[in-house]
Amino acid sequence: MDTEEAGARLLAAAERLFYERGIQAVGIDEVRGAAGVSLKRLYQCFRSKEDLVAAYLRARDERWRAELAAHVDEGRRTPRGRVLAVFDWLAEWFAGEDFHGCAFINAHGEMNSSAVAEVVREHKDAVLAYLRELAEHAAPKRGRVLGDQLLLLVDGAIVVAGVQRDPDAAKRAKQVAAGLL
Amino acid sequence: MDTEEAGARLLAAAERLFYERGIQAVGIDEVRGAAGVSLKRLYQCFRSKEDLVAAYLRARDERWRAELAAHVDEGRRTPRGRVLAVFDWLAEWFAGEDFHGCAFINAHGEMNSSAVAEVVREHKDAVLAYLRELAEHAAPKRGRVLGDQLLLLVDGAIVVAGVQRDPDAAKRAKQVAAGLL
DNA sequence: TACTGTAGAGAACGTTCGTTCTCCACGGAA
DNA sequence: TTCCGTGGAGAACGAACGTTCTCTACAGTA
Repeated sequence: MDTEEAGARLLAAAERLFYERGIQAVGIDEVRGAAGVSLKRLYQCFRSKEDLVAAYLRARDERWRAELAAHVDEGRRTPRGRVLAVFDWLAEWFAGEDFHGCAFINAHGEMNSSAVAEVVREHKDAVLAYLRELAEHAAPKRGRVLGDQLLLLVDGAIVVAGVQRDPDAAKRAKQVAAGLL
Repeated sequence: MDTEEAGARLLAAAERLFYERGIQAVGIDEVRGAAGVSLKRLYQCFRSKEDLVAAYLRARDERWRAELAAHVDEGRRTPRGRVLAVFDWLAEWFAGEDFHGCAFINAHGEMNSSAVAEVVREHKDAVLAYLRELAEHAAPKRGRVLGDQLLLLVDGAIVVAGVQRDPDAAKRAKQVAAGLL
């Protein structure tokens, strides 16, 4: 196994373990074991655990937004329908067995690292940009403001679903979003 | 110093330190030191750190909701004005020097403890009940649903303000809430 | 075959931290 | 005064864990 594949396997293991059980709760040795990679290799791929966590979050950011975008792009939707599809996708996510809240908010609360906080902010910024883009098409004159409001609803729904174990939060957020449009 | 006062001082120190710097980042010995209480006493007041954290969150829950309610009760407001006052209070909170996001969401992400998760859920339930009550007076026919929607906005605003350092989130949430009313 | 560099396994190290234990001082009761 | 219980200070313990080090095996090369 070369360094590149080791890095990929480490990231895959980290993404699963960190999201499922939390970052502090998962030792670096467990990630190493799950990936089937030696400790030496791990430290060749990532300088430290903090590094691995930042990489994990960046990878998750990409996957998360890609999946969201894929769902929004499904079928033939109106601009308004594309905005609302965001909340349908959230509903599916919340209902899944493996939903454990927002990986980024969790990581932000868990780690005391400015590097991690930076990645978290980047993720939220990217989501905001995407929501503004969707909003721009649905309501050209107030796309920016609408996008900002949608982000509130998305984050609110994720938190409520995560903390209170209430998957219906997505449905309610969708109703509010529909009212905004 | 008797046990009761020691407990109060420990709670006060814990509330400040845990919220400011995070739970994991603050050792039990630092809380002890800040409170001016011996380690023996601390373990007489609280069986473990987890116990102390749960007590801290319960204390914060009461203070937080009391301050919110006090602000809502200020002056002579219409039922609608009382709902919107919630977001004014959030705006003040976000703008403060000592704002570090939602203590409960942070704790939820940080601790892997069902006891803590329970307290967090209780807090959110209490906030939800309060919002429903406010909504009930502003729009009797749909108080329950409106309360649920307000919670999304409140939590969304807290997260956005905390992660993206954007105190204006409260203003935007207020606009959405005004539209709902 | 002899040599060299790299990889894997895991022992070892150092630190942090929650929790418990020890020792000593002191205050009140007999 | 003597005894006893309680409290304070902090040493000690044990576990967890991130990181580094050591030792051995082996693949490639001359």
